[in-house]
Amino acid sequence: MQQKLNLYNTLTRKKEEFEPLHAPFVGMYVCGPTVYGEPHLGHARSAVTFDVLYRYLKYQGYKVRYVRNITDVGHLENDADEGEDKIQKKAKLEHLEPMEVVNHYTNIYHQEMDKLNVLQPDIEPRASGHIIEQVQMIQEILDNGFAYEVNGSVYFDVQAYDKEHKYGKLSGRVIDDLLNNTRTLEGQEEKRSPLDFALWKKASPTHIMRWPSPWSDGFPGWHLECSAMSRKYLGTTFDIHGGGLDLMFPHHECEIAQSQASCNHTDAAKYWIHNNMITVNGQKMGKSLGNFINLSELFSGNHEMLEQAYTPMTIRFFILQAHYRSTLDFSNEALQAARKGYTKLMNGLRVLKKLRFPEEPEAVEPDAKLNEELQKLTQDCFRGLNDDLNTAKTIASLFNLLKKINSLYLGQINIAQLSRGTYDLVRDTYQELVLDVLGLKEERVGDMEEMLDLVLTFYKEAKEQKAYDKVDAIRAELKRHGIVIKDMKTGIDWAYEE
RNA sequence: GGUAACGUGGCCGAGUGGCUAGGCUCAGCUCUGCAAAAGCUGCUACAGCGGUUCGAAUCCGCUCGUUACCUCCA
Repeated sequence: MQQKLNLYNTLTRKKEEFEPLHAPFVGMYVCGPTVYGEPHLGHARSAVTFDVLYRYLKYQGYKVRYVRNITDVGHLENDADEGEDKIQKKAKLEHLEPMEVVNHYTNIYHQEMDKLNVLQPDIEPRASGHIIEQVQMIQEILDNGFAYEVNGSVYFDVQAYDKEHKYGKLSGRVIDDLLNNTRTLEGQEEKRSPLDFALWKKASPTHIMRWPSPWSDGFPGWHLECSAMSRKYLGTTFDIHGGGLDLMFPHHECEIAQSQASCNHTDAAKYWIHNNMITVNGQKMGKSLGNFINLSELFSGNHEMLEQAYTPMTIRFFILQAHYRSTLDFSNEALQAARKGYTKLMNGLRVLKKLRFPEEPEAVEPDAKLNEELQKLTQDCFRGLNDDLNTAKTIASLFNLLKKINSLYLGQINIAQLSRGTYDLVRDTYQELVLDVLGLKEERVGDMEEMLDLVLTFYKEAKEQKAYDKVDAIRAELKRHGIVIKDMKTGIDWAYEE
């Protein structure tokens, strides 16, 4: 195999070689959605990014346990006393049971992820199903002296924690700076310090989602669920923790603190990976700005910012064409370019299916230089992935490989000049990286391929008879369905229109 | 205010101290009944100003500009 996988670790601010704690097993936890609204382009980016990481780790032979949670409780609008649970708020708004809201949006999330060809995680725990674990963890933190109870609510004592361990190591925050710059929010009297965050909140009489605990009938704080669930399924220390860059502080910082405060395990995860945001006109796409585009709107084209509909694979390709740690700017132009690029890659897949290495070796000298060049191109593809999952680089390398594949197909390069080994390497690399690792798939004809081949035989006949009216008619009709005919020296074939 | 990041050709987007990123767009050529597809060629950039260096878009400093986090957010 090529060089090893390197990942940028937010914790150390460096690219590090990936070395699992207990190879061949890999534990990976990624923060999933809070299911109180429709998934948007931002959710897609996070999901696709970690989907590729998951796929690539499996491709390399690791036995991965991928855990991605569903936040269905305890995610407050703010930390104030009357802070309202997002789910509950939405439920009130729509006159539904909170669990109806949760189920509704969870289902949509799953459907959209399927469309994007995002593999399901191995475990998808819900916060509401892990109250016992969370209560237990709070008790541990209390016992260790890093939390305090006030009126039935329990808060994490950041300053007490900071004395023994360092708070802010992930995000690079310094506690004094935080104290000087914290905005004053309403209803924070209970907390000893504005930096403290809720582990358990006592429910107000009108609060629907509530569970019993030693302190009060209430509900857990948002940061706690990830700590409790990752620990339950992956252990106190695991390999990879992922999520959006916007979760780095305070969410992930708090997770690290909770983990340390409860079971004295440093950092919770060895590698902390963060994907960057999607922007619109250079501005972050987010709820608060109201400039987000839902996936369903993207797929239907039903949004004022959209000039047309875009297919799920176009979106996936669009995301993959940028490195996950840079911001990615949304625009119709960029998506249309992505559409064409994606189609080109898919056509390459089809070409490979039809290419055959000659069984009877021809009397042609193998071209050592050509063989070497092709082998280097395949290595480039992996080099990109190994370099902090640089899918943009990998895709560029795949396009380079594709040029050669097309030349082989058109007979511009004689296939007999390749060794069998090189040929297999080229074919396998292209197919496996596109389909298995990048997770792209054909979206259009599917099982209509045989039909199309039949049409092509008619086309060929008409052409031989020089019945150009018929030829043009067939071409026009196929074009209506997004299929173009390729007349090549070596034969006739079809391809997706780009 | 604090802390980070970024500023690449018409657009999107990689990148390493010296060796072609790639995609899209545009123009031309080859092929072709005409096309298309594919291949080839061209348009050749690194915010500005200094510095380090034989050599910097790539390292350092300053300036300008943009963004993110510091409150919920993927």
